[in-house]
Amino acid sequence: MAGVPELMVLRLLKDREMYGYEIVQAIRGQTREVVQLSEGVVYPVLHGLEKDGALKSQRREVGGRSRVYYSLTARGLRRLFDLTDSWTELTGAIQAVLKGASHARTI
Amino acid sequence: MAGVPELMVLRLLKDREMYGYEIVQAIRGQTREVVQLSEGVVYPVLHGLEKDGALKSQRREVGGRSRVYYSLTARGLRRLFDLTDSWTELTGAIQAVLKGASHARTI
DNA sequence: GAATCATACCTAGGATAACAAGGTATCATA
DNA sequence: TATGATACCTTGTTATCCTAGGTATGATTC
Repeated sequence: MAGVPELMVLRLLKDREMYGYEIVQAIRGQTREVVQLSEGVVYPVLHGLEKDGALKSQRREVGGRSRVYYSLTARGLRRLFDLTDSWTELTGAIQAVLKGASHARTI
Repeated sequence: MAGVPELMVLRLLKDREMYGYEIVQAIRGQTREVVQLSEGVVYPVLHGLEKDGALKSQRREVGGRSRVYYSLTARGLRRLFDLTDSWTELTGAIQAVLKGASHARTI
């Protein structure tokens, strides 16, 4: 039932490379504050994904700021697809229960 | 991000009273095996909800089997509404990110 | 020029939900 | 008679997530 932070991070990085702090703000903004993943959640996720070869990072200096930019690897893209599928299947299944038992068996 | 088992249990009990083992099977069936909550998950949830006054239980003998039937209280119904709202809001927010950044700010 | 806020990185530690794995007992079936 | 299905339960572990803290720079405000 877990893995949502990882899924969101991967999805954001699919469009363009981003740095950690930026990702935290983007999630806040795009969900209208509904999802507020702290840095304490996002950074470990980024480190874990990079360790697994799903991301690659590059430190860059921008306006006197040191940023670590992350981008998706092929493996990361694959992982994004897998997680998205799982998520869709899971929420669909839960939704079926929430709507009511009538849709139970089409067999 | 947690509380899905609780939500599903409450939703099933909204329609009719059920016993624990039955709930485990119902979740398996209605989600077509996608969600397979074990008894080790469902029973503690039932006990917790009853302790909080969201459920009331009644032990009954049926065909030589001892079953504990649970039904929703007013408080449990309230809790179901709240959890459903949270779940809808959360999945909607995540979906917005998964679909892409274009829907970010309508302001 | 001092203090505060925003930016930008990081980690250690704790809470807790979810699960696996076990245990008991009865009834039906093979 | 042995296995599987029914029906209840708890203990202990794990993984995830979050809180809370720490550092440092630049911008803004007072």
